[in-house]
Amino acid sequence: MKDIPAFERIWRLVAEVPRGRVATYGQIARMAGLVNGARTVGWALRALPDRHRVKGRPVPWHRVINAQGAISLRGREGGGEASRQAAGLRREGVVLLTGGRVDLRRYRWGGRRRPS
DNA sequence: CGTATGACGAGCC
DNA sequence: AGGCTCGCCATAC
Repeated sequence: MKDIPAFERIWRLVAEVPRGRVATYGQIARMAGLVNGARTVGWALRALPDRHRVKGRPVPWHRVINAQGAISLRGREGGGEASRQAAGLRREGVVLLTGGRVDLRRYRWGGRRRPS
């Protein structure tokens, strides 16, 4: 996939995550062609412009969570970023379990959904 | 060009 | 279940 920089590939993929669904860092990384680049995905989202859009297209960063189904934002209250992410998800109908975690079996975007 | 950094992840204990 | 360690990778300096 091209000579397109990793960050842009990542942003494009995130932009495709449908409303009401979520994806994990590792998932996006693999889709972007990075075998173990979960951290790189976090780095890319961290580098998003304030408007959170690329080429005029909105990048729903709040739909990206970690493999535990939890909001990662390294910690802290994070200037409210963490709570904004939770709010954004709830607004889309995603049910947040205790600890603000999401049931990946239910909301994970794309492919392999674990057969129950 | 080497070193440090992180919105992660999988293993272990 | 919860916490620590170590590995991975594109970037920034």
